[in-house]
Amino acid sequence: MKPTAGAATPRLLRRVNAQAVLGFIRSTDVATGTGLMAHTGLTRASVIAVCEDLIRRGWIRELEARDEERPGNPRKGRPARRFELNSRAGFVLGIDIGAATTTAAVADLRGSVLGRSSESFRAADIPAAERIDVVDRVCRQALEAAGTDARQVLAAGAGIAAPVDRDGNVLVTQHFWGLFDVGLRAALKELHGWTVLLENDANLAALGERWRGSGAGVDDLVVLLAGERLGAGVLESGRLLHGRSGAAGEMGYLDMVEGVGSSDGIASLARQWSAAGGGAAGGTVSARRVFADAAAGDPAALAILDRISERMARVIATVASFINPEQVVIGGAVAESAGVLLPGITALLPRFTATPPRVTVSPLGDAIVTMGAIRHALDYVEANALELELRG
Amino acid sequence: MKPTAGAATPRLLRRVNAQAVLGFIRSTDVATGTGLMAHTGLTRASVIAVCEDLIRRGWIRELEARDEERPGNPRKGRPARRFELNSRAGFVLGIDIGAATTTAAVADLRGSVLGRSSESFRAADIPAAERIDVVDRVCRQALEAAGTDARQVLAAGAGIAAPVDRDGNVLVTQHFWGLFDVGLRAALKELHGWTVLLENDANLAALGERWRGSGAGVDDLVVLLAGERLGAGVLESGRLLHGRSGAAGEMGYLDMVEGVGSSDGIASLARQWSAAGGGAAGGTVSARRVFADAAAGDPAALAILDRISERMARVIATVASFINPEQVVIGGAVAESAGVLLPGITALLPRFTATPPRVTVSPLGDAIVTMGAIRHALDYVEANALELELRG
DNA sequence: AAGCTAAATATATTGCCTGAACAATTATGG
DNA sequence: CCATAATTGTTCAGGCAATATATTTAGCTT
Repeated sequence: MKPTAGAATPRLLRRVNAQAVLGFIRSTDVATGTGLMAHTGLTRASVIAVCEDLIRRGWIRELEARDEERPGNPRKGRPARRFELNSRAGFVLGIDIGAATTTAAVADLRGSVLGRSSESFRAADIPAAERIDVVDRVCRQALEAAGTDARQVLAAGAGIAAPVDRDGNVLVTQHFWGLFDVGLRAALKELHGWTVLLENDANLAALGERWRGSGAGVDDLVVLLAGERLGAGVLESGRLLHGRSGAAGEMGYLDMVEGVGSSDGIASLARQWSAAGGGAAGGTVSARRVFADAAAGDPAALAILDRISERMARVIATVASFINPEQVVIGGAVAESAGVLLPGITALLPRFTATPPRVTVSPLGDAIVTMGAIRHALDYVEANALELELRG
Repeated sequence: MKPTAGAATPRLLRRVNAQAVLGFIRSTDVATGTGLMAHTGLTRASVIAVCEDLIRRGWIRELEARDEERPGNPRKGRPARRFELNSRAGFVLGIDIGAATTTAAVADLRGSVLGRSSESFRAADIPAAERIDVVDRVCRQALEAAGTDARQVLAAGAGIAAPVDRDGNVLVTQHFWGLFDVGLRAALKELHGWTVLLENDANLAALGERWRGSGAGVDDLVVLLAGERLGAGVLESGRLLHGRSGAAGEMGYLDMVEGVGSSDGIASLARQWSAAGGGAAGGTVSARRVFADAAAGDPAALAILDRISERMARVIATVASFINPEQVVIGGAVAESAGVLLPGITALLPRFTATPPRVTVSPLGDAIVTMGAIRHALDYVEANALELELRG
């Protein structure tokens, strides 16, 4: 019915093959023509042609110095040309826009984080324009710290604590973020020419966790991002779940669904446990106190931990019943202390679900969302590499 | 890391373009060269070349009789060649393997159902071999009713009431189906050369409902298949959710998760409501009586209906929180009577979730799984059309 | 019958991959 | 130290598939 994308012209072949070649080079430090032949199935002639293309476009680089070290097998024959990713051909931004603080991180095309910066908002209810100003400032600082500038940015991933649909839009009716998203993208586009990819923070956390967290390489992964609120980021078969309006994983109402009063739900417990809302610092102290008291044998503290464990187990079991992930990762402000709860949660799970997932705690700490935002931006850049223009 | 599929050779272009052309012809009754040009973006020359290719392979047919009727615009110019799908170039099977009964349906490439047959198992605990015999017999009968034969079958979709992973495998450890799946596929492959695509029945129901049910065209759709058990089939962004081991949507444990004793959960209520397990006939009678009594004002019956509505609403709300579908369809044995509950359920939903989906009842009745199985098989055939050999 | 128009065909050109022949460069073994 | 084997790089004809442009065809109009 719809006018299909575009006809498959001979150029498409080059695009596809170049993607394959570039993808392999990205994954392997240095690549030789022969290696590329083996992994892409292309002829040597084609591989070389593609590589020259990629060099011309700036995505890869040829290593001149045929290094003396040739470890392992002392190979005969003419030495191979060696290609590597030009990891500084461009950079991506990963932005975490929280309720109280915004953090930006800059990474190169390999994903190495080169600069970071953050700033707290003056108040919780500042207007959108001011919020955008802060985001812009934080990004510029991070870029400066990374030793690069706005013109080198190929894409920016940004996470907010609201439902974001597949196209990066926020339901205007739902949150005050609704006004924010369009403005943010427009502003950064106009100021710097950036493409901003907006996503839900828990979804980004899932991407980050699969990339460089405890869910490395797991394709069916759920991340519970517990902090000011409880949100889930869901990867199924390696793809993010959004649902109709981006609200997949939004379980703000779940306490009620679980038949528990809101004063007793996960969110409330977490809040009560890590002190009343707001900043992370104060909260951590309070959480630590509970854990310390529990360790000392305080019965009240132990009871709180038990209830938290059971609540967590129930939430995870519900996720397991609907999504059936291989692994569930607990991340966010709560993660730091959640390790102690793992044995209890794991032990409870089989009572609530037939398919208990592995449960772990995120090692990424505060960087979980920015990490995912970087990965999100890199995914975009990698998928569109041959359409993007490198400004060197 | 993995040896990538295959190099993109010029042939790929033809494959891609042929897919596009065939896809459009499939969707449009009769197509002209000009129409194909518009919708694929190809040149006329290419379109014609592709069409001749497809004719040679047997997938499409050229209409000779340039019919007198040329409605609407009495067009000038040379009359266009007209192509149509050769819908009888092959057939697909849709099989519903229930606990008590197996049903098979045969459809042509347009999805028109041409034959149907079903048979009940002698007993619930017959060995796998006998079960496979029944399936085979039912299929052959359906093919005969459709006026075709086993050699014309391009693929068979089959649904069972157990978790099936993305590759069509059943977890051996989990159900007695675990032994069944391999045997079934091997047997039908050997007997007839069929490719059998095994899937979870609720997943197939979702495909069927989106194809020809009340969820037509909805990409984020959940089907609750309520009968002997309660299972959910989830489509997100048009794709089936499986999870790690195919257990996505398996909420057998949900009554416990919901904090309700198993004697009071949805499954039990449904069972109690539609009489004790087993056949559909007896169950329906009992369900009807409850509804009749409720209509007559019987307070006990009304109370049951209220509890069912609330349970349903809670389940749907939980689905909504995690998956955020646009629509939830109630299907299976319960569907027939569920219409009365819809207003109540819909009214309750906003209390339990911030993103209440539209809720409807399936119009497909008993055919919901076979319909989905047909769609599943057609999806496979359409995706692999150019690799399949038509035996004419 | 002449003219118009949209569709089909014919021909030349281009992009991209393959395959085979040929050239280059190193390790190894006498 | 030189010949040989092994490995990689380079070049060029050949084929497939798409585009672009010009030419022909088939039906309708007047």
